[in-house]
Amino acid sequence: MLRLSKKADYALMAMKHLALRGDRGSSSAREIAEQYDIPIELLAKVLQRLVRRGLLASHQGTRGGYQLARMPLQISVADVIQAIDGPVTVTACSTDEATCDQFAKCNVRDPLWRVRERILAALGECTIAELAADVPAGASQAAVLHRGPERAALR
Amino acid sequence: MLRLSKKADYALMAMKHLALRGDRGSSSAREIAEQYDIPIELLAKVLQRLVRRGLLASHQGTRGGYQLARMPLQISVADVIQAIDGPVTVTACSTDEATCDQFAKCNVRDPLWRVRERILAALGECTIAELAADVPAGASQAAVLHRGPERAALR
DNA sequence: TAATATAGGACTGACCTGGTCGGACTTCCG
DNA sequence: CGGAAGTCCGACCAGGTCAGTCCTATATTA
Repeated sequence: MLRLSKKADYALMAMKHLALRGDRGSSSAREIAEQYDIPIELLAKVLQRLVRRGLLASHQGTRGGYQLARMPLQISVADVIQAIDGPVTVTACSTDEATCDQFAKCNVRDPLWRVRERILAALGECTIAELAADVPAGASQAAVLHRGPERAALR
Repeated sequence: MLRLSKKADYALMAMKHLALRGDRGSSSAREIAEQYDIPIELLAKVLQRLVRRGLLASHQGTRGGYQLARMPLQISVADVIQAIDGPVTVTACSTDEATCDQFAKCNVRDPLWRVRERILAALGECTIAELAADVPAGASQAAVLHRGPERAALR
């Protein structure tokens, strides 16, 4: 496996969407859900968790919605993934030691922990800004408006 | 999440154990299972799959057992993980396109695919030999025999 | 032939995931 | 000022996957 959950997927999509929205631009859960064919309530739950983790700011009421709490360049995909799926743990024993029966006799814990560090580094270096800079792959929306010149430097 | 399954854990433990066994040394499933407190039948199934994938060689009968099919330096943890858990797929749509409802409208597929490449690289660079070179962390077995001087370079 | 080992299928229970439903809050409009 | 619409929020349910078990067949050796 080593696959991230669908909620994390949705979270990344929403974060990118909000980043493309530009500074202080906000979108409602319904708007995002309809655009990407995501179940509304499920996306709402994802967004709620992102708010609780301080990655998004929410505004209730008729004209409410969500917006990024920080600059896109200040948010890594590792932040988003960990906010949704919890800490990145390659092995069961890397978080809390109690859940692994082989804790005492395990012989691969330390090396795998180093692997985890490298994965986490890879996830940490990729930011939401980098996601937003990527080409929308045939989308004909207003997203193009926010595609800055920094895209050339990333590829 | 982003956690690898327990079967993959067991597989890595067994691979390291066999690597410490030295050249052409073989161990039975029972021996490994008892040493690390792993359910015997479950470990057996894991080892069988490693055989089918060509990472281990098995020998049936009374004095049977398993041994590495290749040199420890020639086997990466990515090989082992993919043999057990299937291909490493960060997103649902990266393997077969049919399983993702948002395939057409997804806006983070390409960037995440790049992240997958980096994770796969991190997993591919770590070999079974590197696992075996690591200190057994307080184990008083014959493992010390195979601890080479290269350990200092790893930490 | 008996003992021991791998090979492999079918089955079960627990856990997690994706998805849904009703309630609480804020803003807008008459 | 008050109702109503719209949105966020927390608890709830169903399905699938995973870890683990059981049973049988096959192969090898003493």
